[in-house]
Amino acid sequence: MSIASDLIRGHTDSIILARLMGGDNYGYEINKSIQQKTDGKYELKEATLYTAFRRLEQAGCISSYWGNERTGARRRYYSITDSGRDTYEKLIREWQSAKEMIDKLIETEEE
Amino acid sequence: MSIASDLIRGHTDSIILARLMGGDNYGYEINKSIQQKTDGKYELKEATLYTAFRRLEQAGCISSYWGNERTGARRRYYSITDSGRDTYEKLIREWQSAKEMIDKLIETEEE
DNA sequence: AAATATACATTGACAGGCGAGGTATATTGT
DNA sequence: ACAATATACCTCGCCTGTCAATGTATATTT
Repeated sequence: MSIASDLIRGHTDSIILARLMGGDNYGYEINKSIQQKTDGKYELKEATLYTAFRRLEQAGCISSYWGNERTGARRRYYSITDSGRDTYEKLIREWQSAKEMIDKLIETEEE
Repeated sequence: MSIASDLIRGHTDSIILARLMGGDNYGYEINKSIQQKTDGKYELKEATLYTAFRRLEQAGCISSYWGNERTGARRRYYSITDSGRDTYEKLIREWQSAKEMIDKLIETEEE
């Protein structure tokens, strides 16, 4: 399970939305890009990934449609909505402040 | 509930251990110090706090003893163990790398 | 013909966070 | 005197997110 599986908990939505900010994409490919970006150190488990898609779609952050592949397995593409873009920006801001907060809280202060 | 309640999920143990690196302390006071450090933007909920103490004690990261107050409510003090110190250092390192990883994953890349 | 890669999906168990409730003592306000 | 607030601890039960296991279907490689 390599590092940090627990620490990334809660960032799944942000990660997926970030991937979709660059354009429509489908689940398998999104997960591949996450693995590449982290040099194989992290990946979303499939169950987690697809649960997140349902959650985000129900929340109106993304919409989906079937691709029209003539060959290979079918793909369900996801598209970020305007609301999703807002949510993404909000999550980014929250992450920035949470990061500072956590840094402040877990460092031992030298007085 | 202010910011980032969800984002700090999973950092409870690190936060508590960090507080105890500075010396023994008791629950109520630990939580107060967290509120102060974050200017009231964050606090551990009591249920979360005491659950974490049990978890950490069972894991051998901390030990506890009753204070001998002559007045006021009784206090249970916690002390970080050597094993707890190791765990703390490990969690700090994991946080550093998780932070980088998340930053990389949630930013939209400009190519 | 079998194995692997692509691609999606669900179920059920588990863990952590937390609202709600409870106990007890000391101080402050009216 | 009495109520309210602050200090200080604790537990139960729900909710949510993660994930192992399992299943489906198609295409390619061995």
